[in-house]
Amino acid sequence: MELDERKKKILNVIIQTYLDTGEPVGSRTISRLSGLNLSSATIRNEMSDLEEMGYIFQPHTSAGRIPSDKGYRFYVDNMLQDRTEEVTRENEMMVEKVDRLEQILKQVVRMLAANTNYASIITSPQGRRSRLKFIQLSRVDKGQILAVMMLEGNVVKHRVLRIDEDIPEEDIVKINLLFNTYLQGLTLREINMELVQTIRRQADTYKNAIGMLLDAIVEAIQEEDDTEFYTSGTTNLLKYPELGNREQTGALLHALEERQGLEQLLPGEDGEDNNGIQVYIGSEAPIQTMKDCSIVTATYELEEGVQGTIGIIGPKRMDYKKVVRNLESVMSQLDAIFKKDGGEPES
Amino acid sequence: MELDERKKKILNVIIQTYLDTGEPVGSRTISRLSGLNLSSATIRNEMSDLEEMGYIFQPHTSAGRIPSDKGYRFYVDNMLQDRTEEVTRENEMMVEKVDRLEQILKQVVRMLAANTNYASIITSPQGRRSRLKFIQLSRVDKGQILAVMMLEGNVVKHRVLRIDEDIPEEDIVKINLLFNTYLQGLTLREINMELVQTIRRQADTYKNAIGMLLDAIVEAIQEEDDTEFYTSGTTNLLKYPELGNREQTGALLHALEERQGLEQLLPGEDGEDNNGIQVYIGSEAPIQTMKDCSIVTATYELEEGVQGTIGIIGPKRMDYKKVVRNLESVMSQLDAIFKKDGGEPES
DNA sequence: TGTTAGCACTCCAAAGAGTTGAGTGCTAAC
DNA sequence: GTTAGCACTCAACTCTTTGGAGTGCTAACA
Repeated sequence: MELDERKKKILNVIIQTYLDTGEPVGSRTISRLSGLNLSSATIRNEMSDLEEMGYIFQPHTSAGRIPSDKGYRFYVDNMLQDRTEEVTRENEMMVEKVDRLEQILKQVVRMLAANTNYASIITSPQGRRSRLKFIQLSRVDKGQILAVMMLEGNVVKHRVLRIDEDIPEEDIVKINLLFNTYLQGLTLREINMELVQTIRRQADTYKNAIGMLLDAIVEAIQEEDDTEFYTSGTTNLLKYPELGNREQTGALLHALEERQGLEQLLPGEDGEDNNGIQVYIGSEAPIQTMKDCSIVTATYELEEGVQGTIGIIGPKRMDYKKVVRNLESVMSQLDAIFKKDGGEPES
Repeated sequence: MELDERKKKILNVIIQTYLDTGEPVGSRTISRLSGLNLSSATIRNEMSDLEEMGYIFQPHTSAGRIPSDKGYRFYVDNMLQDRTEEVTRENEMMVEKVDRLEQILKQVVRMLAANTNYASIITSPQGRRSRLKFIQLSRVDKGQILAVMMLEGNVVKHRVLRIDEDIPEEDIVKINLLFNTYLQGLTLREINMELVQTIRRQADTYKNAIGMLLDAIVEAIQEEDDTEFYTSGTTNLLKYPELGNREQTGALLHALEERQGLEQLLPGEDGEDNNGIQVYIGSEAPIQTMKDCSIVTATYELEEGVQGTIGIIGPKRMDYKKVVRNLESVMSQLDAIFKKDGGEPES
């Protein structure tokens, strides 16, 4: 069957109305709202067709219609297409310029949650190929050394190490120089066993301590690949009864709180979509517990190749337009902070 | 009226049974469970007395009795008294020894939540009087300087600074030396305007850059006084319907998620209780949204004067014994990590 | 004097019956 | 192709009933 203009129009009205009210939509309502001047009976016939095509369904006989996942999908795809028409940005948010990445992310995620009334989530950027800019060792106390590593993207890591022997100041400087000579500009992958052996051979003393230091450095760089998740407004989801009873919603919130399976939301290799915006509707969601939700994710870029993900999680009848608008606004602001101003990312 | 032995016994049975079931307790139930061999009628008389004394109440006529806040208070005080008798520690938890304070705290809070099935919260330790151990400046790029500060308690802070002029390596070393000479061993409060002026006068060049660096340092130390809250298992609270409907519980979870008013839980000056364990029951809670909950807090000490707070939030009918046991276990483990082993606290 | 049995009473919760209203599908007429 | 009309369905609400758990009170008992 063909999805002609009139059917599209009716489907749109059904979805919009349902987004507003959260109640099944009946034929009379549409007859009144659609502006098509059709009687409810005609609408009923069309709805019957739409149901057969799988765009809408009845929760039970003698109830109005509700959009199916396929219906939402139609709506969202349509919307993303002529999104450019949307120019009004009544809702300009402001990210204060603070210089700590963590602070910015926390601020953004709260703002998104507050603005949309849905759950909001953001990941720290994932480097994947952080190169070591330099290492700085300092003697703290007897047998304690502070190792500060700066990675590309101005990410700073540090470790306090305890070693058995006490290395005097001047030897630490030597070791520091040795490390920088060999390790500068390398990625984690390039710092392999072989290289570590070479360095240890170079050193005439403190072989043991040097081994520990190298381990710590590798570990610190490795950690940079761990994705941190920040969430906010998860309790907003409690406002939507259609997400299930207390128990189900609880399980959902629990997953969000304990970050269970959230890595599934990170973009795969498949890549491009609408400006990096990806919409998962109901069962399309990569996470089982969220099969009654919709998830909208976007990708922000901190610098070339270093990117993170922002997501909004809400009921299927979420206000997709608003969500997309918010995400775009946030992305442009993050861009402004990182690219132009050149902020100070930091772990 | 006197709270004689028999009344105490009955009150205890009422509370224990209510903790188990969450249902109002009737006279017949007690007559069967108490082991006192009294008829329900006698129990009724006693209960009537207990109600008059304010230890229990009826949610409505012809319902069983529920402990009042005063009743819980009696129970908890009693329990804390002969707590030493409790030796069985069937539930030995293990905190893996990791060397980053943040990781440890997150691990602890999750473990507590998982073990108790209540919401669990932990704060980072509050220094309040961090002294500067040393400062290490490094040149990153043209016009960019990395400042690493180590505070007492091995807390490390860092800032990447952008300055207008490019300071060559050897001058940075000089400035570094200057800073350490003047600032080492001082607390935030001792680094005042006067001192900053003195330092700037000492420097013949780069007055501007030095000013910025000093600002950053002060700010970084200041930040150390910010208390960070980690929570876990907040969704457990959804399991207890007596905490109110969806909306109320939602507000509670929201407060926990956004850390609203949690600083109220930090211990005041009043100080000592049972081994640092403090129990708030219902309306005793310092936070309005938690007036239907009970909160048990404990204080852990990282080193002399540097301490944080652990809290468990649950329904009034929480298993106080178990909660206290868990808190004690965690505290002793934290002690073991920090004091004996000498871990590596870090911001 | 403390304890107990018995009884009338209260109240909640669950189950059932009846009513209402929104909505549908189908058919026949326009 | 569109519409009016009708019979039918079903959730939601209200009202009533019923059963059970629990209480307070009183009178009898040890």
